[in-house]
Amino acid sequence: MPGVPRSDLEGIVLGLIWSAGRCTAYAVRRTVQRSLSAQWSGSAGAIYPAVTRLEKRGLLRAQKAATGKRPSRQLAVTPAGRQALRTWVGPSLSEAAAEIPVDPLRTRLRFLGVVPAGRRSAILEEARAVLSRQLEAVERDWEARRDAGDPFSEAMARGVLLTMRARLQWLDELREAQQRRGSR
Amino acid sequence: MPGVPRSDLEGIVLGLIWSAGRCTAYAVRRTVQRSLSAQWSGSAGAIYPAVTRLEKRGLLRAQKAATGKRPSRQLAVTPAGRQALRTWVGPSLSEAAAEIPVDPLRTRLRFLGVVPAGRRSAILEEARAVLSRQLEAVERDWEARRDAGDPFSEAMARGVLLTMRARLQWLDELREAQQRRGSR
DNA sequence: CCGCTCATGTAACTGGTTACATGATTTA
DNA sequence: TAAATCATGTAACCAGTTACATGAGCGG
Repeated sequence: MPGVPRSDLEGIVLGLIWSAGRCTAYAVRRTVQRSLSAQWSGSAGAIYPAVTRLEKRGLLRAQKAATGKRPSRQLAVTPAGRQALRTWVGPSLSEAAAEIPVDPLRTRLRFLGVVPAGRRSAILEEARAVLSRQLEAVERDWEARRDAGDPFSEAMARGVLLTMRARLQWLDELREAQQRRGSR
Repeated sequence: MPGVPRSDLEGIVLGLIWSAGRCTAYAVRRTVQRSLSAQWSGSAGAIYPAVTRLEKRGLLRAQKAATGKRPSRQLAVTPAGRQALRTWVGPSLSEAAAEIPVDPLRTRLRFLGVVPAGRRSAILEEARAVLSRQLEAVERDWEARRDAGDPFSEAMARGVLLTMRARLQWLDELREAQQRRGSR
């Protein structure tokens, strides 16, 4: 009954508009699209319906602010929306902390046994290379956000960095174990 | 055109049946339900349709093996299914490695700024406590799998463990930064 | 004037979710 | 015999996906 984001995307949309003060749905879309994390495509078919839902529940309010001839719907978070955002990040945070985040890499490696033993090392090797390249991008992203000022945005990027490092370390362990097994 | 799992859940179903040799859809469901990772509910409404799809595409085959009076559909992976599984874990693994895994905790903390400054420390504190408790369960799970023998199952549990440790470390960093900010 | 970006949407589809339903078998 | 578990499914719903459509404004 109380207005609460019903999906993480809704929470993100609400959060991004809150931290921008106000902006268009298109701006939200761009941010989601540009974020390194590939979870959400940031497609129009996801963002606009989400905005509509949030408006209908009174968590967002739009004001037509025509810049010149062109109409634009500037979105802002209502007081109820701010409250909803607070209960989304606050109380549900512990639940989120207990969850084991999904990792498609881990999911696939669970069944590496189906691949002929001779090819496993090469596969792990390539995954490691790709991951370590991505890690560099993540590092740069973190540094950029650190310099940008927003401590929570920086914190998020830092979290991504630590996660990616842990994954890389894990892949290294696996590669080593695989090589040991191969040489026996 | 080639038979490939169309979602990670399909891949998991195929993989679990492959590693079991053969089993019922119900057994798959139980395994998914019992897994620590809460990504998929393992609901009947997800598993049975997935099995049906995989059967239709020739990746799974069922043989009625009635035990006593009760009919049971024993599922097995076909050669095409094994091939599909291989291309799912193999070539797509590098793509998966580049992805930044989603983390609902990280997603929420991105907007911690909306919470009154005075409450942030307490929230982080509680999340840390919950996470560290979960970490113990993950540790036990890893040890159990290590003793069980399947090296890939162990590897997956190990990946979970490293990820959770990284998250805990991250939360500790955040708590420290938050306290520094609070005491200034 | 052509193409790019800004900006807002809709439509068809899909793969999940919860909840419900049913019946056999096992266990307390 | 009552309750739990095994086992298989269906139905309604929902929040994403891709792809399509439209139009204004702007830089080359």
